[in-house]
Amino acid sequence: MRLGHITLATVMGQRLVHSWVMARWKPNAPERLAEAALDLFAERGYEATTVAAIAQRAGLTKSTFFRYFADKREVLFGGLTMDQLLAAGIAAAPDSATPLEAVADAFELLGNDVFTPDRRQFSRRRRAVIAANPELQEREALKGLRIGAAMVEALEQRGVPAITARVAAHVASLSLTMAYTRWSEGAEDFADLARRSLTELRAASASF
Amino acid sequence: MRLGHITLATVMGQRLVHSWVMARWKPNAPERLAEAALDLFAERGYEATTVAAIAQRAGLTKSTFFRYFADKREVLFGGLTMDQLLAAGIAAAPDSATPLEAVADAFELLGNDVFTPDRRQFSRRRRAVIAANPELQEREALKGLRIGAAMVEALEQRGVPAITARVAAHVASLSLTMAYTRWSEGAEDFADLARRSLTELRAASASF
DNA sequence: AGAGTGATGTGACCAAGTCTCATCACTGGT
DNA sequence: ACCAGTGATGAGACTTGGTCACATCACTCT
Repeated sequence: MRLGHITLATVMGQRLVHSWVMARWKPNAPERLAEAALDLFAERGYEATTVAAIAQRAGLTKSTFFRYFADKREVLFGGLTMDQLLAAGIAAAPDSATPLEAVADAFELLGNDVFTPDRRQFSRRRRAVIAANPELQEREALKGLRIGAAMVEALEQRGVPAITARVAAHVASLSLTMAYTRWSEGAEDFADLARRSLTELRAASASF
Repeated sequence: MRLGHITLATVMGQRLVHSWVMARWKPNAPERLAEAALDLFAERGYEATTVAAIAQRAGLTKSTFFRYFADKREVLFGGLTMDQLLAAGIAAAPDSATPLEAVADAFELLGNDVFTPDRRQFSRRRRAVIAANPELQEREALKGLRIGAAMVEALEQRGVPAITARVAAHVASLSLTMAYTRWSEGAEDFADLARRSLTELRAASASF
């Protein structure tokens, strides 16, 4: 994003004047698109919302939308890169940590970088929209699989046997889902919720 | 499918004559579409294959395709209704069965009704096509979630506590995936593979 | 014989997604 | 001051997935 000094910028046919900092275009196009999309999805539903309408509300066009998002669904999934964060967190855990302890360490990172309090409201609305639409559930399901696969790989690189890694990653995925649900719907800290759900599941997996 | 006696049938512009049994249309339209689709997906790739091309190879039209399948992807997922089979199997397990034992019983049903030897070749090709395309992976991921949800519900109706049910269902899903992979790629009996993967995972879940 | 019936075909239509090219405010060097 | 980039955006044509209303036509039933 280019910035200049006290200039004029023609944006979407309107002239904008800023006192101190000038932007050639309105900033944060992807963010604006995501918010416009969430608004419209919540108002009219996902199917009844066209990409053109989203772009228009964000003061942009269909072209620009698809420049930032691979498809219409991705506008609700764009920012997140939990795969890498989790992989990094698992890799950084002390050698003495068990698989689930390593996962717990990684979840701390998520609490700091992803599930921050300012995103809770957005996440809550996003969840409601996704819950109402199978197309979006598909995208979320696939993201979940990718996250699980990333955890499996990270655990294997710690020397965890393949099967143990897969079971642990599956349990961790479930734990993540539970913690995320509770986090977005309540007011608690994500890291706390993640710890709690992990211990709950560890206990439950003893009673097969 | 209507049948008559020794008549003529005009099908796709060609006249077909059968000696004993007459069909007004070529039979098994959905099956023919699914096979045509798998052929073309394998040849040219999923994206490069249009629905019109699939329909044409099956001797039908786009309209008919969408009459049988909700969308292009579904042509590879149409037949399976594992949800209900698994739910029924879990419900039918003896009261004394542990969650994973009930799941094991349900897997027997799958071996008899779904993963039969005659479908192995189709499944192998299907898996290869899905592995090559994210859109299809999304659909499969969602089906997996639905199957897991069905197992959770069935387990809860047996009186299994909610959290135990969720963990057990997740482990069962992983087991199902593993067994399915091995079944489609090898030559073994599905029920055997399912039993084996379940015991493997039970053992692995002790070493968190 | 004539009125269904049911699987299929036809064609128009909308929206998702791709692609190529144009625009235009700003930048940086000469 | 000028002029050739540069980069985010727009314009518009095009393909394809998916929907819908309606036509067709061989066969069935009364």
